[in-house]
Amino acid sequence: MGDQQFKSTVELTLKVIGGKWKPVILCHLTDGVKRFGELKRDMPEITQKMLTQQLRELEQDEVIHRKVYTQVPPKVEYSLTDHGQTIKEVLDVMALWGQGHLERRRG
Amino acid sequence: MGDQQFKSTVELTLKVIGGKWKPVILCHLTDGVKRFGELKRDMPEITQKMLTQQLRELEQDEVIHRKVYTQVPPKVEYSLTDHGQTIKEVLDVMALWGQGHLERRRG
DNA sequence: CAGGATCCGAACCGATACTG
DNA sequence: CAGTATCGGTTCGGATCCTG
Repeated sequence: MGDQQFKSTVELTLKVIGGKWKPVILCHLTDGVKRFGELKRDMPEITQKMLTQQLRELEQDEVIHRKVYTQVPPKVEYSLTDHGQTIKEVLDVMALWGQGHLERRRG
Repeated sequence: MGDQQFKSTVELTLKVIGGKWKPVILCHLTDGVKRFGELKRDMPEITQKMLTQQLRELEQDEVIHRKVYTQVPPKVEYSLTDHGQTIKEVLDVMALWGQGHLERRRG
């Protein structure tokens, strides 16, 4: 992989799964299918607006799937796509590095 | 690793190496020691202000080292710390995932 | 229940000018 | 050469209110 391409793919990855909320959302979705309200309960700090917005973007990037049940009251389920599943290892590596970083700054 | 801890270490990693410029800067520093002006030339799109700012933050997080030569004209060299070297694999994994993401959206 | 719409402050980022 | 200082635009994020 060329140097320029390396940089741009790293940037692309951060555009798709970076930012304040997306990694957290993705972590929760690694547990399996979740409803909107469940995700909201899992992340009390996030606002409804942000949650909706970030979910839409993840959906556009085909990282998560949005399944709408046409019923009253509404029900919407979110889950990782097959492609989205592959993000787990990226999150794992990031978690490991963060872990090492923490320990290093303490000891 | 607990679920909460997993999330927070992922977030920590993104705080340290995430954002618009840091990954690019780190990519360039994987080549070895670079002077300020070299980095600036490597990244024509970044402003001097942003480059300085991001370098300071990376230095504070002990990811890069800043060596000042007290001379005229000034000379400052930046390099990855030993700890910073460990970021390479994180960048690698992100680059790989981005690569796959690209190919998937084309095919 | 799962959102859409609106308003507003904060943070991010860039352009420019200046300096030891 | 390697910055610092200042200003202004844009984007991000949160609070609040409204709806099928």
